[in-house]
Amino acid sequence: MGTGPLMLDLNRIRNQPEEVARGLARKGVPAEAVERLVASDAAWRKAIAESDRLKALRNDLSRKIGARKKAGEETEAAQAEVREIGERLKQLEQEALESEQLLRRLMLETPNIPSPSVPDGPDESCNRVEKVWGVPPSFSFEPKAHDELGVALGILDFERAAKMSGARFVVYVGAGAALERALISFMLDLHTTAHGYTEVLPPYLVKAHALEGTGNLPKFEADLFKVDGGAFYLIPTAEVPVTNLHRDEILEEKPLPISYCAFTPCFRSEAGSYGKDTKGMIRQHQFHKVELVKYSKPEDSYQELEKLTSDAESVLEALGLCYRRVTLCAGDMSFSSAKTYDLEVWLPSQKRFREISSCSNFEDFQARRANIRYRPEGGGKPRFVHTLNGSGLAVGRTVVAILENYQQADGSIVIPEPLRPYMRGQALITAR
RNA sequence: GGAGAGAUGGCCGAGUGGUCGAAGGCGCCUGACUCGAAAUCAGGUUUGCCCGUAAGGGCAACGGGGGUUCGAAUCCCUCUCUCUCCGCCA
Repeated sequence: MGTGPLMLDLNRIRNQPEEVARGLARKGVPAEAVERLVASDAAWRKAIAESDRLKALRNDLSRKIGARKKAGEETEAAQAEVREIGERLKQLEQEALESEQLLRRLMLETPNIPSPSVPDGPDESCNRVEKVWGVPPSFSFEPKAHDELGVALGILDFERAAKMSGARFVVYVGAGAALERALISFMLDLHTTAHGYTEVLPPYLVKAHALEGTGNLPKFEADLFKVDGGAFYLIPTAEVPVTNLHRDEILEEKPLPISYCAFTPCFRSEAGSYGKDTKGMIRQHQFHKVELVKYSKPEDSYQELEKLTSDAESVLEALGLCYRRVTLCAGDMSFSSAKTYDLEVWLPSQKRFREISSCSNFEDFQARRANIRYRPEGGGKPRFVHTLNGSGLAVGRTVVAILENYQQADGSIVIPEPLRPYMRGQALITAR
């Protein structure tokens, strides 16, 4: 077990346990859990203090033995004494280690505290709609679902995907594959040029500690695909490698905020989602995403969340897709998040909005877990950065939205103007 | 997959059992000198944790873990990572 910084700010838990408990209660954490944290912290501090004291004694005696040996004096008695101290120390260190491990385990399983600006509530029914952009398209016919359209056009093939990989996979064919690729390039170009993000292309396989840094482990192992007996995990999102890019680093203040965008495939086992979205491309084991990640100074992070969210929104706007922005309530937020905006795109076949992007401020939660700090200009102690990320956007779901929103009576699909340069000028997808 | 080499502070690089958290150099910061700068000189320059209102005190860290010892950067075991060569491969 490392001696590095822990997840939530321990000092905050020590000094304001009631306030922490109130915040965590909003995420459904029982008060007893916070009490356990406080108790195990006290036990750990007691053990560490006693063992440090004994170590100081041992160091002192050993030093004296060295000096006496040099002087040619007898040291047997002193050596025996230190041996004895060593024995006692072994026990004490064991105690200290055990209480630290307990504390660490509790801390790793404790979620982030919601920001005060986040509404109360246990589930999505309490999410707050912030705005709606655009209007749902009107059709003179009954709009079809994306999978029906895609199969009819010959650009999506679920049956053949199942032959090799089973359920929750798809094969893109022809214009379908080209559309996916066009969207990736379009999004990356938009974010790198108009919004100032630096493109990175990270590994898709990561070690467990990287997932611990972002908060996916230890609690959500079942959502992940394990490779090579657990030596690696397939990334569930680019958030994992890109947030861990600066793990264990002390950054300069000047370049903050640092903004990255990354295109990667994402792999999710979707355990526990049996029966949900079984048709179509909404929920797949493998999908593509362009992710936005920021490292920010603490005092700027909420302003950066607004920017990041509107950067993601600008993709939807450029594509002319009607969407709304929703603030997730405390109980509906992810484990690591302090505040999350979901962007939901209109899907005509379902006659409702569906998530296409999730933009979060993690404050210093991930930074503590991954040990990412910056040094304030002009010196001073390193401080934890705030990390943020958001989808900009989930590519597969964007294809879904385009197919459904741009469908014509004959089943063809109009390609949104900004994508055409990325598809050799093609403006319409028709049956092959 | 086979054979070998290595991992020390922001960087380079010493150190093979006893005030070594670690020489020296570079870089950086402060002061002196200067009209200013350069050069030069002097001083400073890791991080985490515990105790303390503070001043301050203590513990830990030389890739990770374990062992030997009164005492480990130094000896032993093990894991990870990096590099070189061979094979294979996009």
